[in-house]
Amino acid sequence: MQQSFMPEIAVCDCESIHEDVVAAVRGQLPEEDLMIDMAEAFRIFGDSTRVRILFALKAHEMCVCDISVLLGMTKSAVSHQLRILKQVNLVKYRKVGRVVYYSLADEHVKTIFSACMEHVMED
Amino acid sequence: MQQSFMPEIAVCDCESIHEDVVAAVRGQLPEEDLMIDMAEAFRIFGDSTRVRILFALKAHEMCVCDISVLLGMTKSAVSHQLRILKQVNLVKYRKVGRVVYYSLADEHVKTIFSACMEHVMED
DNA sequence: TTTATGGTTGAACAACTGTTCAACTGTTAG
DNA sequence: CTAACAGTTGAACAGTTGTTCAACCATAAA
Repeated sequence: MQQSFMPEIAVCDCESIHEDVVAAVRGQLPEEDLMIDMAEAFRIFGDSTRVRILFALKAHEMCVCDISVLLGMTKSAVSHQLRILKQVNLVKYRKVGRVVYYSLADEHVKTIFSACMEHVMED
Repeated sequence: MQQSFMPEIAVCDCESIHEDVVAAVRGQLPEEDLMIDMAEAFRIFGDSTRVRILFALKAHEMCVCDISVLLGMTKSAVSHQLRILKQVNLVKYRKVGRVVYYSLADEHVKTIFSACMEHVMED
């Protein structure tokens, strides 16, 4: 969701110094909604608990209890994060009796993780 | 950064149901620090203001004033975000008189944005 | 020197976020 | 049925975050 107390009208406190550049760049910017969606997607990955859960599920399908033990967290904390990952379709689940098995929903995660890992490694 | 009131000892509230799976996955997980660094990197991209600034700089080098006008934000707000992007080496700058020109520091941003854009597009 | 302006900075504030806790649901075992 | 347990959920709380505001620094123009 982001900070949602943005001003209704976009206001800045100066005149543009290079109007030509601003006009040109304005023409090249992606749709506002796309940039917001991208930020939203990145935000999901911007928490180490969620990253750890995703790496775990990348290795193997697991139930909440197992993830809980693996990461040393309560089932509740894990469940809350799984709900977020489920909402954005990054993980899926199947129920077997009282046990719920979670797994990655698609291959995107792996692609994005690889691209990011290179970036992190370089610094 | 992150939430820093984590418990000293990792505690969970159950026994593992599939010990073999947990053991196997534990062996495949990346270093804890790597996962934290990855989350940290994603966190930077997880804000639409920063994403918009990066897209703008991807198109052309710009001064704070121009970005300010382009995005309809105060110079202060832009400057604060540029400081964050500077700290993690995503943008660099050069001064000409009182004007500070910002630009992307490397090609990583473009790679990561491309990978993410595909993901966002699909939904 | 004085004034104006591009840009930075730190404090303050409201909104947001992740974990904890307790209560709860649903399924299995006795 | 009852007890146990995997998992979920919502409220509460402390910590974090982004924008605003005011003060400030540095350079350029007058």
